[in-house]
Amino acid sequence: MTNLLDIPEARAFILHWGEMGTEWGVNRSVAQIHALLYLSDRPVHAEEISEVLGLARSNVSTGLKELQSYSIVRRVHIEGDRRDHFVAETDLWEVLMQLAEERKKREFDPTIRLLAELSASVKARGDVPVHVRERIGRMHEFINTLTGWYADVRHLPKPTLVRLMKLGRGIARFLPGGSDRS
Amino acid sequence: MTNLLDIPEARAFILHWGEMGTEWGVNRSVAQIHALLYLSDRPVHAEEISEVLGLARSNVSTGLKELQSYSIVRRVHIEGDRRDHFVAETDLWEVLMQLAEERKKREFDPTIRLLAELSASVKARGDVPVHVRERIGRMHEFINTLTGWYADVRHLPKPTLVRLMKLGRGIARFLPGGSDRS
DNA sequence: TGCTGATTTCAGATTTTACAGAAACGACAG
DNA sequence: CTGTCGTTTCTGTAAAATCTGAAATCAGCA
Repeated sequence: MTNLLDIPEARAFILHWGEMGTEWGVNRSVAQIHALLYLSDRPVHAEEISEVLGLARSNVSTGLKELQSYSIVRRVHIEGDRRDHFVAETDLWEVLMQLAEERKKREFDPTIRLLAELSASVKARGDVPVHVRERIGRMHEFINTLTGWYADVRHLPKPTLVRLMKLGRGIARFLPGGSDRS
Repeated sequence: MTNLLDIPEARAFILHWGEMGTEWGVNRSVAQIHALLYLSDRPVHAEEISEVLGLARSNVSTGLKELQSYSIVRRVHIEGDRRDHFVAETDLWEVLMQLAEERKKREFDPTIRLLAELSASVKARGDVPVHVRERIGRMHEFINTLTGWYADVRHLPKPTLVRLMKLGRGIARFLPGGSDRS
């Protein structure tokens, strides 16, 4: 196909992806570029992306940089063409993991650092209401637990992850030393 | 305390929470209101929130409505006071679950519906490139798996969830019929 | 029912963010 | 070294979102 947007389904996919992006703190153009590359079966150069999506060339450049910073798009070289071409990761587990990893680094890690500081500082001073101390401490612990779990689980091989997912709550049956289930 | 913002740690917490919000598609004021209520040990009325955070009264009203729609803040009545007062859910598991639930409803469910349509439509027509069909189908299946897992796991009792988290990747050992581990 | 105070809605103003186009930069071929 | 092609950075503008204050609505009470 010359232009993915000529396929109504591809068009709908790309547009929806763009909207999804905005709901999750990714800007529309970036998400659209990603969707376009995801649907393409060959490397695409920036100029073409710009034409197909009707975005300024400079925007595409910025968007591609951001997508590459998430490691879900990479640059490839095409024989005899001086222009950079780009392809998207198509293994969706990989995409999910990369996004999680990057957002953890950018947002959770700094938050945990701050919460650790605040917890400590609040414990050191005597004049802070006890409930404030307790609530900040609880938030700290909670986010720590979550990210700890993630950091641990992310190293499981993909097939294992898939099997765990498929198992769903059934996994509770295998919990050692307990028999509670929903 | 008359004003939580007088406590430097509480102030830092609230401001940071506001920024976090913006990174995740929640507007700053809404996130700040939530943080304020989370740190408070008593019901607070809208007027007070407005004063403490320096937001227009009308904004606070809108923000509270949004937080209530996520079921992480609720209205309470105080004897002898005509004004509505508000408290935040302090069980953070509950908060996480409510947020997940609501975002699933608002964003994932519509996405799944769309992907199902597109998958079907793409299969019906013969002139759609095979890789487009395959990629849309794969995305559909992937998101289905994730939300299915979530819908299943969310019914586990909290203590079980906590134990699963603490186990981390160790859970893989209990997978039936397999012994792969990272 | 009419009054008082609280809450919500709404239109306009403000701020923030995204975008386009121009200019600067870089890499490669000749 | 220089010209060409491609990429990135920068800056002003356009669009979107957030916020405000006034007006409208609503709820409880006399």
